Amino acid sequence: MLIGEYTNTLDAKGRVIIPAAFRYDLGDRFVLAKGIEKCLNIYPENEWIAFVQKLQEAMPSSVKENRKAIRFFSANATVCELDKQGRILIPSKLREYASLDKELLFVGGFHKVEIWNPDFYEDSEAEEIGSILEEKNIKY
Amino acid sequence: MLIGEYTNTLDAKGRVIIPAAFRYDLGDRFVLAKGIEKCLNIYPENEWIAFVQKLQEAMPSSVKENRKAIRFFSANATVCELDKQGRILIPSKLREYASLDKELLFVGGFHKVEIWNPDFYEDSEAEEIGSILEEKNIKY
DNA sequence: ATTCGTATATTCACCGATCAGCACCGTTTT
DNA sequence: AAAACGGTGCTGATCGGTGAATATACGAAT
Repeated sequence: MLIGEYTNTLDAKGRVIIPAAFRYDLGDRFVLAKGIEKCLNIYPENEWIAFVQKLQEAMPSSVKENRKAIRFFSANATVCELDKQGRILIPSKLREYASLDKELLFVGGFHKVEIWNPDFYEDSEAEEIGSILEEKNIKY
Repeated sequence: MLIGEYTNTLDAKGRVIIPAAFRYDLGDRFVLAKGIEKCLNIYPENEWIAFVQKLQEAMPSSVKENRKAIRFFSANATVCELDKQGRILIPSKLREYASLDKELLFVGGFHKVEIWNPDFYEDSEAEEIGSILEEKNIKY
């Protein structure tokens, strides 16, 4: 399960070390894609395939809107492989999209990992979360 | 069942001994997460998985607010394993969150354990509890 | 009270993850 | 050909995490 937060740094060539804690669950081949928020997502290969599957079922490409949505994911995703030092290269387009600079924040998301520029990270206060749980009556 | 209060101390590297009384119920692998109050929670693995399950059912990640809520839990949790001396390492981010210093207060919570800085521990007077029981008509 | 055993505390040494810098390609540009 | 560029690989230094050994505190039993 992909959980926790870690910060690593981009080197001059746009590479970054994948936090050791995530490597086991990510494997050494995975997919890097644009996130809906101003961040990138890393999907383990099987999670990615499942996602694409659902996407296509839910959004028949006969509809123009759907074609645009599908394109958002298909056009902006890359297969990544860890190099021998446990790093990946983040393509410059994706770096720009998430405004990645030097410090990168890796955020576990159970089945995927998000990569943020710490300055733009959208986190929440515990208080706010508390009232959501109360509202939905979820025990914690 | 996880009950009782114990105080143990953090060492220089941010590790702490899990009170012996809790080890049987926690097992040697469990999850450490942010609490809604200014404390941390320890969940036995099965409790955590059940919680995550419920969370995802109740909060579809298609909704932005839900994504933020889910992130709160996935980003701020860690899997802990007891080392051979019965200790865990508390990541620095979590230490900061609960303002943990040297003395840690472990509080049993039936199916989970809370970790507090004793200075911030929010306990209650018996009198106060009495009126809550009365209000809800809970026999004692 | 003394002894024994377990739980907790402290310290030191080691290992692994991360980081920065640079050398080494091919390819493209001047 | 030389220079510039994007990508890959290697190294040594640093820092935090991990393991081991030992010391101390505390409660139970005699």
